[in-house]
Amino acid sequence: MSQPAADAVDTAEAARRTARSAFGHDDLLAGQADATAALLEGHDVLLVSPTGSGKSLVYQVAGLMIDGPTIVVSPLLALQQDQIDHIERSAAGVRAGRVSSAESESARRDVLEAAAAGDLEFLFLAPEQLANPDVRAQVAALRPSLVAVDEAHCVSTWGHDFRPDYFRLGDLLAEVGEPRVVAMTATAAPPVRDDIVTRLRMRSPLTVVTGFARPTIALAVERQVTADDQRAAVLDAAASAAGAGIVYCRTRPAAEEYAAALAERGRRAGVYHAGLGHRRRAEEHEAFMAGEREVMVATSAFGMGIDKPDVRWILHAQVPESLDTYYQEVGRAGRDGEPATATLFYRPEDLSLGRFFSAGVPKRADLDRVVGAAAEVGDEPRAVADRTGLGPRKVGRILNLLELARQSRTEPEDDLDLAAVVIEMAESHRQLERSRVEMMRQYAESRRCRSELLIGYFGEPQDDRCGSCDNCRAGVAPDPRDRADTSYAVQGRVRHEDFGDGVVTDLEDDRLTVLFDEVGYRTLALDLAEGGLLEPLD
DNA sequence: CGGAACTGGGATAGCCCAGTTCCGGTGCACTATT
Repeated sequence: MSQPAADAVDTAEAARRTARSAFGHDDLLAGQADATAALLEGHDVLLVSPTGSGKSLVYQVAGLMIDGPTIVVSPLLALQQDQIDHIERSAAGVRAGRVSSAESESARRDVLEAAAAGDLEFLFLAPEQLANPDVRAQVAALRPSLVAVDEAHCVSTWGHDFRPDYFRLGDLLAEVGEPRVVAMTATAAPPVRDDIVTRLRMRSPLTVVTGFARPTIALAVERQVTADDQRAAVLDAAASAAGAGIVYCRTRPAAEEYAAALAERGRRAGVYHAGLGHRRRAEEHEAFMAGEREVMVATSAFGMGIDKPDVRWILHAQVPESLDTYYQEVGRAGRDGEPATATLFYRPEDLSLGRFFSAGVPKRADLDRVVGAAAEVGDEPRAVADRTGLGPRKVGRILNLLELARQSRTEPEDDLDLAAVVIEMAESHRQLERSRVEMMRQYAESRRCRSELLIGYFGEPQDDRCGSCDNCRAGVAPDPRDRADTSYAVQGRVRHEDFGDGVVTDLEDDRLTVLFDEVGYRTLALDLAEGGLLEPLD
């Protein structure tokens, strides 16, 4: 930072005063203070910090201190409402509102008018609202000075095909006047962080990362051979575990089936997945929060915004598609700081579901149709979908890939084969996704300290074992301090003759894992790497 | 990619096995009915 240290101290102190006077918080934690001060000094900030650590306070304090309204981009309508209620409850005289499809036309107008009159400090929106040109123009007219992107990992994980407007968020924010950006997430491995910074076009970005370690959660993996045994083991564990818990399943039918089987065994089990109506989901959620249900059997739909402090155990009936997802789901246990357990029932065959869900590479014929239609009607996704007759999701995804391909092209007139570039990029993306599945496999099959491995995946090397995971308790986890010296360092750049450049993400006795820019995570034998296959760059 | 459910052929009464087909996660917004 170019500011003298004294100024930075003053800035942090001013932020503390605002936290106290406006929000009644006695103090800001170190990460909160650093992030807030950096924003006030003109940086864009990526804040990676666990749920419950008060990430929201950062944008709230900075938003109040920087003149002009603050836009908050948040993925779920329920999450938006919680935050709005929280702000209006905790900060007297500070108004927050939102624009979404859940409001009537007149309510939307009221909110935008209040914002235009300067009466509203925080305006909440989903990216899909910003994608609407009318809304975007009205938001731009407010001249927002700060935008907070909540659950920012969605920019990376949802942007490619599921919610295409997340992918365009950088463009959309540029069109509302390039406000300062604070992106917040509880989980982001280094490639996800890079993706967020790039996609949001953050300027002079500062990344603030605080504690990934969750020492009170005891991790364990139960290896399964047959699907029948797996089902029986999951049911036994979920039926006998004490306290509130969550069973994560990969499919909706599996969630329904486990919930029914647990109910038969006398457990008060709820079920939650996106196939249920909104009302039913809200009821199940509330019943679990209120303690009327001991067990929630759910797909990944049960996630963001779940902040029940006394969840004692998390059980994965099937392996998720990445350690990013796994960490996120596990992190819903033990928020009260009391001991909790997280057990993964692992059968290697289940990894195939992760490979299936990783987005496919678009067909050449579909690509050509989209390129042709976009040339005629422009690149608004809906217009192109109408023109081509292809589904809006597929079209959105292809348009996103085309945009990425244009950005990556070195020579502007090189129009020759954008489609080929798209296919190449989609393949590279798929490789990254599949390599993430492989990292999940490595975690599940490892004899190392689970916690050391998991935390290391997020770029935070640990020099000791947790002592509480299954491998530590069984005495099979090696001491990370006993590792032989090598010419590689975790986080060091390396070059491989086939895979290209990358960053070392993990070192073991006889092998190392590298995140390659082009092909994702790869694990290599250390002796081969040192034999000349892998060249350290710095 | 793998599992479940279905189809079809072969050999011969109700059945087995091999091959085929289909299905699978996350939510915004919008629209057309109740």
